[in-house]
Amino acid sequence: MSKRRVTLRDVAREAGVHVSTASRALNEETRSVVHPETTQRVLQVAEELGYTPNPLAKGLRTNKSMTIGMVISDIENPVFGPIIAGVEATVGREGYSTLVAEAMAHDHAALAPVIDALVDRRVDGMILAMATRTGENAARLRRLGVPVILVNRTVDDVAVSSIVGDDHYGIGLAVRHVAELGHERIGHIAGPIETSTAAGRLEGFNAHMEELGLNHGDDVIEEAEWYQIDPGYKAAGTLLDRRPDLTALVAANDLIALGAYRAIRERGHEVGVDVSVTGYNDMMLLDMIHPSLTSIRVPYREMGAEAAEALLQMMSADEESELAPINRKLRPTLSARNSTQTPRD
Amino acid sequence: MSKRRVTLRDVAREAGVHVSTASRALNEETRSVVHPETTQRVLQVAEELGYTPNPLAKGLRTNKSMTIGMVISDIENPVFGPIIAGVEATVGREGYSTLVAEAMAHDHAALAPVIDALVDRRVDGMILAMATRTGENAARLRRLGVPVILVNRTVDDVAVSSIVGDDHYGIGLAVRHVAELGHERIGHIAGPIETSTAAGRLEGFNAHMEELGLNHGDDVIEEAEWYQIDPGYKAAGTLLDRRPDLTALVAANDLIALGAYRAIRERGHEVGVDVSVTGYNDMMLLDMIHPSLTSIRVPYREMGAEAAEALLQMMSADEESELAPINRKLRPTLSARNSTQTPRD
DNA sequence: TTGAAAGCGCTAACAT
DNA sequence: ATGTTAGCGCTTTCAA
Repeated sequence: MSKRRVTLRDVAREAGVHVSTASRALNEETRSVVHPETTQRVLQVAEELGYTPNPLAKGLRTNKSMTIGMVISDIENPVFGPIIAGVEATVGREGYSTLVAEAMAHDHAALAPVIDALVDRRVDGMILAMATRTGENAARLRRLGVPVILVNRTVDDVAVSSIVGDDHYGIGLAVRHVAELGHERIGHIAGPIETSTAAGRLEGFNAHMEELGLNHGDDVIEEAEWYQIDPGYKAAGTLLDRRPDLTALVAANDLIALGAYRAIRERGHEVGVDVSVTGYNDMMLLDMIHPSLTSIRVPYREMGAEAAEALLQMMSADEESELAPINRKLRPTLSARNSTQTPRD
Repeated sequence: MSKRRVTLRDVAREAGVHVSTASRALNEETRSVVHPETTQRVLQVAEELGYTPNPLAKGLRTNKSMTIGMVISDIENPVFGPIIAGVEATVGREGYSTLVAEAMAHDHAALAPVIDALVDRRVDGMILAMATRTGENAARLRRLGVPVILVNRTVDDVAVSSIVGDDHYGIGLAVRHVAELGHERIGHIAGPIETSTAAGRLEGFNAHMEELGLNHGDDVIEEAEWYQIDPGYKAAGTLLDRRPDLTALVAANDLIALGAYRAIRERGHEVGVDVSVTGYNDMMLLDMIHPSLTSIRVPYREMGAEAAEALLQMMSADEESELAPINRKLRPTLSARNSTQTPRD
């Protein structure tokens, strides 16, 4: 833990006051009660001595660790970088630090121990960025009295706070974009339906197709087993074999869309020309791929920042005042590229 | 901080022993001194009551926070995800948690406050994953007595511990690969030379060219201003205009290489056919780009794990025993793809 | 082998 | 406006 450190007592002695006075002078809240001159002196001595309060002692006394926990299901997924950055910057402004824990696992059972570890650390609040539904874990945290907020993915249980992307709106951007280009026979490659994002995008797809008068039933939809290229390839193949007349494919994420590229080519078609494709997430390098993939950009950094903001609010709220859960959806935007063009015929 | 929590005193009372005995029983180190039966009883009561020690109290007493700090210069860079994951998993096994702080800035002056915040938090050690040279900061931490280790990038000052990729070896894989394909006029697009990685790769390039008897002087080298597509494009253009005879370009990273694609095409050449190109880092989707980019895969997760391992070692060492700095280089591997082919003539 | 007592550095009644 | 006192939950001498 480093060399010998300056304590409050050192400051008090040097400033010729009692530790409690020094404490009051150093603390914004209680400063009003101490003589301005004394405050001045204490502050200066603290500065000179390079005093920094010991957060462990403070936390022990105040029962607040000024630390939040963040659980990331799959930290290698590039969307989490911006989310962490947004969280960190926001809570940092209020003096909180962020304890990051990775949970390689995707099921909630494996998640419990890493959440427990954070709770045992006495975090003041928790942000869960999960791969799958985590109703049980979120509920348990609430029972423990730890403020929780879900980010990116949420659960059906509306009683838990969450900040997620507006999947209904986002997929609408994709559907309307291809519809405006003139496509009418549009298919959807859904993500794993046990994730809230996949469910939201599927629902949004159906709703927008309906609204545009293009709904031709469930057989234009196929579910990919996971948000990866291979499952996307498989699902797209199944869908294209069943409905070879489709001229546009709206995928639940970028990698699924790239899997669809392969399925389309295997059937002798050209991506963008014969079959338009859209992705979701707007990950890096999409503009370098041929054809460049039209995608939906989600404001992940802002998402992290908003989640942090909401958590701060929850943490500052009265312990007892069970305030209503916060549920916000952030609007994504369209990044149109060459994978979507007017249909051939 | 959650509901009322079970304290050591509760456990002691319930088990009918003194707190100090309970403490000894719960602690691996001191357990040997307490009667097995008592230990048994204490452990069971602790289990029943769901006791978890308060790390703040423990830390205050032992002067160890069981927390390490991790500073990430640019958390949106995809290489940091795996590094964080590796660190987290490794230190977690020893009971440490990881406080992650982002430093959006790239200069060391802007870095100081975020490092300070972590030090004020009483972290037991620190891992710095920086964008640029950070000699000053690392040195200051050492002066403060905080064990530090640099990861990914290092500094010239060899007195600080670091775990980095073996750039000399890695760039050698690229140079030898194109040389084996038959290329003789090979250029290098270096990264910003103020980063240790760029410097190492440049040095490695020269050394391997020399060794292969292909060294044709400095005019086959051009420096990109940053590790991005546009600077890569610019540098590649300058280089190709000066040396239009080059048949292969070894780039200091993937994005620079992709910038080179554009410069090559603008000059009417075909990437891979007229001019072979290699990248570095083997980022995602490189195999989806046309032509797929040959690159060097760096074991980032392992890098994080090794850095954590080294830090644990430093932290457990005697405060006074100024043990020699640990400096390890991890060997990358080659991912050969279509951007490198036998030269046309 | 166990208990008693002190104290890590801080905050928060309570008293003055 | 300041000082006194107690105590947050734990570990660690020192005694017994």
